Amino acid sequence: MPVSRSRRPPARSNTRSFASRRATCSGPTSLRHRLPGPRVFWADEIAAAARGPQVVNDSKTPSGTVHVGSLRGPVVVDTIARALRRAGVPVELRYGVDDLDPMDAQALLTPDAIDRYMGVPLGHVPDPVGDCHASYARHFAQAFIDTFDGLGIRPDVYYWMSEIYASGAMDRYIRAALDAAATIRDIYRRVAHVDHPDEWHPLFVICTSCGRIGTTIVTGWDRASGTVRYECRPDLVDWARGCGHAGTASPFGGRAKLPYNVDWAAKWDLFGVTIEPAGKDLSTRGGSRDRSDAIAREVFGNEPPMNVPYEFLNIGGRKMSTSRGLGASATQVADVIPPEQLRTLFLRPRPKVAIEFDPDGTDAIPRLFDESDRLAAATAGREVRGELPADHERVFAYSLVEPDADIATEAAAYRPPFAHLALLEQVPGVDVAERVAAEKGSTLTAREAEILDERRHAARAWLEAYAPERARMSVVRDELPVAVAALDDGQRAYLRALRDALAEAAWNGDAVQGAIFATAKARDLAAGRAFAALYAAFLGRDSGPRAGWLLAALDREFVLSRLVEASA
RNA sequence: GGGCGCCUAGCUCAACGGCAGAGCAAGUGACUCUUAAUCACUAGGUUCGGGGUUCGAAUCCCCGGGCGCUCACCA
Repeated sequence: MPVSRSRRPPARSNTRSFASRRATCSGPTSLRHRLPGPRVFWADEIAAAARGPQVVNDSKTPSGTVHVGSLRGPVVVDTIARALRRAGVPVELRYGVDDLDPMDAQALLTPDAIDRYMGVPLGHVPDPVGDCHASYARHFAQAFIDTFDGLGIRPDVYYWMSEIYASGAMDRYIRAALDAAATIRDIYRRVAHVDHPDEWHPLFVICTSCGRIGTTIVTGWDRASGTVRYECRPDLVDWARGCGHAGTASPFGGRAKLPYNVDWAAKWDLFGVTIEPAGKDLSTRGGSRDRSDAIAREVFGNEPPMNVPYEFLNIGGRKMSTSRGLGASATQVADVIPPEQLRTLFLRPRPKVAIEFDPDGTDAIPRLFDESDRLAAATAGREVRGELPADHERVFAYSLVEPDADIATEAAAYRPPFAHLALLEQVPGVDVAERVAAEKGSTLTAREAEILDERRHAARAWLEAYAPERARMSVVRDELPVAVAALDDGQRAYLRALRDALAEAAWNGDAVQGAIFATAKARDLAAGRAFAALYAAFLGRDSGPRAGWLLAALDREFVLSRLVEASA
């Protein structure tokens, strides 16, 4: 009685299909020229191997806030779906919310709620924040759906497992799993070395007495009456306490849920899933994916979908963790890394390669922007220095938030260099928008103004939370910077002369900058030494932003008196 | 203990059987005007070690080392 249904041929074949590279040399010379070149972008490679319509699936338990690392899966899934669409393959992207999973983390519960709600399905726990959502699950699911949307990840279907179970769609799988209880126990033993007692059945009933699902064990199945015998045990798991109730119940129509691995295999069959990437925690041998594959084949008579195992995002060589503070949650990082750059970060490496990303006190974030800008420039046909990743224009296109955006227009948009912006943001009184337009050489388009705003916001957030000391600068106002002591006589004399020149100059960036150069020239001092003296006098360091505009942004009397002090 | 990934220039990585490369950092120089910008140039390597296959190996195979993540309860 396998619950099988006719399904499309799986997308698998060989994932390392190098069809394009093996193409015979009968094509145009330009193509032949590319043959030994770099491999195609990984998602396009998957798309090229696909045969027939595809159903791409992913799901998530809405147990709390999303952290950045967990965004890789959704980006991978979305990119595969986009690549398939581009290849002309009919595709449906489905995203499941596992809201019948039990509450198992108490971090977000108030102390008095812990007793009551640990082990209860997330969909039955009240919204911890207030009553803006129907449940805990709805609250956090909404948060990650919003996050996905901001990243341009828009599944065709979001489905809620509580609703799928309630609809009765899972009943036939529940029945099949209970019938095959012995087989499933054997699979757990054989594949994962997990030894469940013979009384164990692959099902969790929602206790009719206390409402918990994480504490129940089904100990018997009566096919004839379609009921199970279950117990809600106080000591079944150590993170929740069952009420001790024992009884008989119907497991259908949303009153019970299959264990994770069985549930997964059932979903594949129900939705006809052909591709489902899984993180390395699940993809390990003997892990969830292996168990679910075996259950799909041996219990539901169904070939599992193609897996695309993906690695995680490490921060400073370590897995990211909420307890490590800065930058853990997706929303925090989204402040500093706009969606397009975040997509680039996740897309560029092949899925199985771990991403090392350490934004704290490093230039990792400015460099991510630079890399993203190079991709845009190269896609726009501008010459860029250095090498580019394979199919760089695809990487750029898939990084765009809007799947339908005009690639050429996006690529051509002016993108102010991030590090430069971060500097401008720190110069008091500067009109950044005007400055950027001047550097571009023409008025910003609406889209460019949008990009600028996004980056200014990111730059300020970066300076506040991550930037290394050398990227920060501030005018030393209260006292003479110690760096002044290192100035030589020529530099001191220069500062003195500049004081006189500035006393009469117009007080704007151009005029001051002009005076700085003119005075250096007149005194035969190398420009570099002149600037170094200025930076020492005002910033206490040997370099800085454009000095003319920096000084013009300051109070004139302060500038003049500081120049006198520093030249003494 | 099992699995996966990684180890190439100071850092981050590319090259996936055909001359070891780029970005950033560093150094030198240019610039009366983006002086943390831009431009030119320079330097930097026993590709973790040892075997093997090959005309040819960073790349493929075997042995060893190191780092990281992950699984072995639940999801």
